[in-house]
Amino acid sequence: MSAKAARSASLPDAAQLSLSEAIAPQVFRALRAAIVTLRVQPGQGLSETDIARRFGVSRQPVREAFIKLAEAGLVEIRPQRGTFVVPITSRDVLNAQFIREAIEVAVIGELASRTTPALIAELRRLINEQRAAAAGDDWPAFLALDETFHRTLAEGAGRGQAWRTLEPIKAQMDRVRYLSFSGASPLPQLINQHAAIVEALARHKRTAAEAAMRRHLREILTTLPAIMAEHPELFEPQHRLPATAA
Amino acid sequence: MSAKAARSASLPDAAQLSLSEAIAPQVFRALRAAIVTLRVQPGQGLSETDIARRFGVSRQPVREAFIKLAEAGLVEIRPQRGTFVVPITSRDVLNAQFIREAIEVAVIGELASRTTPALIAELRRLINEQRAAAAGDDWPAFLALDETFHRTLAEGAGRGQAWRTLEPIKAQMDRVRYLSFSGASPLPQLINQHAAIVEALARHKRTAAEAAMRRHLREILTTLPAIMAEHPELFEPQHRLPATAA
DNA sequence: TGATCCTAACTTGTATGGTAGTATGGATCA
DNA sequence: TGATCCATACTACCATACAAGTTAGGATCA
Repeated sequence: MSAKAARSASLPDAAQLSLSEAIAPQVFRALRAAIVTLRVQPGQGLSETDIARRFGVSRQPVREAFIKLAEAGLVEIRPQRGTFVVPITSRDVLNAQFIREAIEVAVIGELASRTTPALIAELRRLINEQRAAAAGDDWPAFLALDETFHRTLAEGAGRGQAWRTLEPIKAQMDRVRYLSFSGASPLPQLINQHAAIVEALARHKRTAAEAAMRRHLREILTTLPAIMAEHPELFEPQHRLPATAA
Repeated sequence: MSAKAARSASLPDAAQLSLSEAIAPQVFRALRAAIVTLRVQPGQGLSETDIARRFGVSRQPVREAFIKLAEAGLVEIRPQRGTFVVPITSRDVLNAQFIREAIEVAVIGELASRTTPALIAELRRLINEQRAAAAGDDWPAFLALDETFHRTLAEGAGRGQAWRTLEPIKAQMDRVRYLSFSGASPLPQLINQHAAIVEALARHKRTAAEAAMRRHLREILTTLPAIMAEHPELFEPQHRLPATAA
């Protein structure tokens, strides 16, 4: 397979861009979404010129979007060679999971002693919406509600900024999460875990809340091997080369 | 004070750039170092044209460096207005401290059960070097050794990548740390805290190691008020405006 | 037939010109 | 004297052109 052939796969973009906002961040978000939802797959090449043509803009804003994607660890820019979507590696996923668990468990620990009835009500409302989404097998909606649930926890603890810091790290896990919903989706189990967290919070049981959050966030560790076996072409065979890790 | 006057303060750069590496990352590192060491102070404006002239390069790589600085939270790009070094805020420092504590405590927890004699020896060696630096009042050297100490802990736990993830977040604290050494430097205390961590690790006392690390990383919380009182001009008066937070 | 070299078509990186928007300072008018 | 308006000099942003490097493939020669 030539490099040319590896490039021009389906990038269903050419979306209309808003003129009131700068172009570069719009391109960045569009590409990030395309990568996270695996519309562009690991190993695929992204050419500045090509993307610029599709969006009808110049290379410069596309280039800036590439740089931000590289910082998020979603693409690798090889100078004078090309820019490529990085494969999913268990190493990166495990690292992201470790960081997320450390931060979110700390958030829950703080929140247990300062939670309010209003917050509990809000969280329970979100869980009900999640059940509705699960009943309709609308898992994109569930993903959005899951995001809101965790963000609400962080903001309730006064750590909204920590959640924002976490977002780029989460991107590494998001591709795997997306895959995990393609097969049999264990939505009810995840929702029950959410409920367990909220119940522990409602009773101000700090240790129990921390344990429930930890269990919840470690779910991906159990599903990861099966996903790797199911989609080996999306993962790096062993581990990424340390020399080219930039 | 006019905007023009606020800009052209001392930027002791114009350093020679390597030709074997891309320009943009070099400019980024130079500017980041200048900001973290407060050679360029909060509120100061950075002009693409001005910086490009000083380095003898074009505006484009400078612009890319600005974007990366903005992602690190060190500057704020206001479209069509200018790029400004953001003031230090207790909010950002506290957020960075929270995240760092969550991650490093988790790292120490893992390390306590898997530490090796070789690692303990390495850590003790680093502490001895730190004592030597403290004896000579060489606190820039101490800062480098401190960095190495924490990174060694993370790598010992097999979480080197988590440490790299942490680095951009740490930048927010680094300016405060730099200030804390300008006055009376409590180097011996910090070194004793390092020693306490290593001793707990050597005895595989997980809870004690976690507590020692927590105590160590919370040091900045106690020194922060004094530093804010000493350098009020470097801090945002109350809190940053939420509207302009991009 | 086979290996080698060279050319051409890519890639990212840098430089420069031009545009739209903002802020500042002076001129104008009350 | 004072406030308002406008021209000018900035700013970041985008488009385009050029440069340096890499890769692939075909032509050439043994």
